[in-house]
Amino acid sequence: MAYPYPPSNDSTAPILDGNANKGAASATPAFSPLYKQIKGLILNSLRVGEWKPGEVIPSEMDLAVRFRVSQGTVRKAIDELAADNLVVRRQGKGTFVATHAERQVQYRFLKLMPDSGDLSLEGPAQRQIVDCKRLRAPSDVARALALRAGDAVLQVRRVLSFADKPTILEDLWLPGSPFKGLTADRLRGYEGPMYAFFETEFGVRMVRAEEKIRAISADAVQSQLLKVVALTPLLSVERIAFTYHDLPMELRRGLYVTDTHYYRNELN
Amino acid sequence: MAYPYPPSNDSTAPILDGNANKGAASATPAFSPLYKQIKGLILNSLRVGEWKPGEVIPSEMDLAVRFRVSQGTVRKAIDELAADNLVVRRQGKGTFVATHAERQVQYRFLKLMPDSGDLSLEGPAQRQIVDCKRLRAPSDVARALALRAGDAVLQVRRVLSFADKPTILEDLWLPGSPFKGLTADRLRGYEGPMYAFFETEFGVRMVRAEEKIRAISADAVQSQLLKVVALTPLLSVERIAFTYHDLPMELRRGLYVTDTHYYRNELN
DNA sequence: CAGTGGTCTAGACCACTGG
DNA sequence: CAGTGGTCTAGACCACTGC
Repeated sequence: MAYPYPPSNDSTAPILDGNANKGAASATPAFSPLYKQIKGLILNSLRVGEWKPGEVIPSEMDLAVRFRVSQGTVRKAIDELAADNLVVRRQGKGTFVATHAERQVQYRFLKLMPDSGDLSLEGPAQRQIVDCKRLRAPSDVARALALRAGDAVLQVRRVLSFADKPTILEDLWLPGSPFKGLTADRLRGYEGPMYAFFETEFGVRMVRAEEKIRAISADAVQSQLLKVVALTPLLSVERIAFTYHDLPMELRRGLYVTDTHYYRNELN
Repeated sequence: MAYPYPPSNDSTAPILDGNANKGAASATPAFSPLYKQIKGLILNSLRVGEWKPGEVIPSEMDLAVRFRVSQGTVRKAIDELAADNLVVRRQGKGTFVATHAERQVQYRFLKLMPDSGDLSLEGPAQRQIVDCKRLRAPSDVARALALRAGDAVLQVRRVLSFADKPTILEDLWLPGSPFKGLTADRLRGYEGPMYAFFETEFGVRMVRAEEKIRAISADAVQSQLLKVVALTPLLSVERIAFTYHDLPMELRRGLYVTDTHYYRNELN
């Protein structure tokens, strides 16, 4: 039996055993509390798409019944999922699967801010798809995306402008199979953030990302596309975005012009 | 009376009233739950130094008695303080006031990483204090530190090297009064992170910071101090660090050489 | 008004630390 | 072993949403 906490407890107990590691020779047993297990179960449901982005998930009470635990335990599991930005709680309404669409904060992963004004960005960005092609993954791209060198990938190049000023030039690489059928035209036809597009069109939800930031000098091509003089210093932002399971699903190399914008970060 | 939750409750109830805003004409009433109030009370004790950095704070049970609430409520308050990195919980030992000293992660606010290796940074940094002087705050510095232009500030310039390679050149400005008595020699004499130095020597604890990041070109002075050729692109990191009460206590402008290191950021 | 998340309590037991 | 944080439950009530 698992958690005979309450004074009386029948055998219709929870699901898993907190520590299936008593006499085992495991290095770090790492006792797993019930709510972590429940969190894992809910996570699975999210992964397999039992509830889709933007939808409500069952109420805490329902989930408590389903998993045969108390509401408080489900609550703690959902608390962590909410802290991870995988779900969003709305009092009185329910708990919803997080989505990159329908957010007031349009670009969740974009930390660039205009010098003037705190607003997300001055008006909507103008997007220009420069290129979109299928190719064999170079070794560095393959490594970043956990593919084999030579596997098919899609490469997109685009320029983002704010107030008619070209500000971001980015190249991005996507694994070929999950994004089969992606074309420049479909990209152009979509209104809203690209990550929302990935969600609705390909069922790929980006959950978290890592960025490596450097300062570089604009080369001839870059300076032309961004309409700055050659050798202008640019912020190079290399991002790897992950879906569920920590699976890398996008490599993106962005070049930011930082004379009227800056990359904002908060440290705690 | 405040929270007559339990079926029976005497008048020796909690401390504050959750909503002192019933018929009031307040814009956003913003009901404040008990645990938020408890959090505020604990925060006050931290601010006035009732418990110093590195020390234990009273146990959850003790605090529950002191504030006349249940342990669970204190727990939730401390949970948030821990999430804010103001306090560190250690199972079996107690809850400790967070500190920049005695951390395995030496530089909590420094996000620079070497290209090779995940380790915090290859060995300890070599620090070289270039300058340390008292002056009247220029207007931009005054604004950042919430001072009046002309107020006394301390300015420090230093170079950090990793593996004998100059990598960071930073200027930092501190308000004069809290840091009265700071000299280049005292700085040089201190082992460990500068923020730990501020804690132990001046009782100033940095709690959080904001950074604005740009790409710039090294000028003559900068390139000489960092031993790079002029016009090398550098990462410009402007940081404002805050103590309790969101009081700005340091302005720091760092220039990072990013050919062998990068600024790492994680997005959720 | 019912339903959802949010707060609070009381009490029991588990996991970890140190004397 | 006692003391601390960590987990779990059960139950009551509050705040918010929408029918």
